[in-house]
Amino acid sequence: MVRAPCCEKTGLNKGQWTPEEDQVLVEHIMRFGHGNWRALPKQAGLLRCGKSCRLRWMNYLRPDIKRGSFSEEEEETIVRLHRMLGNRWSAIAKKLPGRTDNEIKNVWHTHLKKKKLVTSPNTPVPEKPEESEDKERVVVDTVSPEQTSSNDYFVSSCASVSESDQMEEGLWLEALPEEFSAIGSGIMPQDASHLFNLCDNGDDDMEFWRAIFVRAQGDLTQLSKGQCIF
DNA sequence: AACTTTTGCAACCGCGAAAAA
DNA sequence: GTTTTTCGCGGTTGCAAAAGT
Repeated sequence: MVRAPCCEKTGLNKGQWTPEEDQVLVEHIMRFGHGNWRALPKQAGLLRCGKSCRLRWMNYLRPDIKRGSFSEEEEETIVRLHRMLGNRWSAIAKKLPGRTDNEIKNVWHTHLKKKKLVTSPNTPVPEKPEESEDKERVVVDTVSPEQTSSNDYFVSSCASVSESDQMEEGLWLEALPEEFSAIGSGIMPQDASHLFNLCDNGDDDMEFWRAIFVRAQGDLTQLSKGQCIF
């Protein structure tokens, strides 16, 4: 079945938003909120599709958006989080208040990706960078028995790595929220589902860590004793 | 000054997931 | 349980401004 277009294409404006359109959108959302993006443009009298309105609001008009160039600290944060999360721009954005996923994605592609290459002189240039660049893999390895207590799982790092881009040791542990202090040593409790319960309470931080865990191993409960995820 | 190329960013598109019917 | 609708995400494109020739 062919998907219906997100909006009736004919007669709708595309491209750059005008200040007048911005004003109409902001006033409408301030007054009525944005419960239904699809219906919003009609209600507001805008010749735009709902998707376009949503994007404009989320990426540009929201009052809590931080404009201007990224600080060194923000850039470092992006690079670090990208190592852990890959191209999960929305997850990265959650850790940078006022920044949007779109903005972070742009910064990554225009500045940080190059910077990353420059600051890694030992990094071999891939033969086909356009294919291999963002494809990371999760390596599952076995930990020697003495590294684990009898019923524990061991996670040395939740980041996936490529051969050329090893993660700094302990990076993710540094940033672990308090709730995860039990695994600060790298030893994960036997009941891995407990972590998912922690992760699943809707809190942004937990959502963030949940993303890491999901990315790293798909399902913690599938891990067998003594497995190590790099 | 005029033209071409590069860069940076806003916006679009298609897809999958989640929610609703 | 299935179908339809809506939302949100990530990849990509288009265009204006800046830089280079």
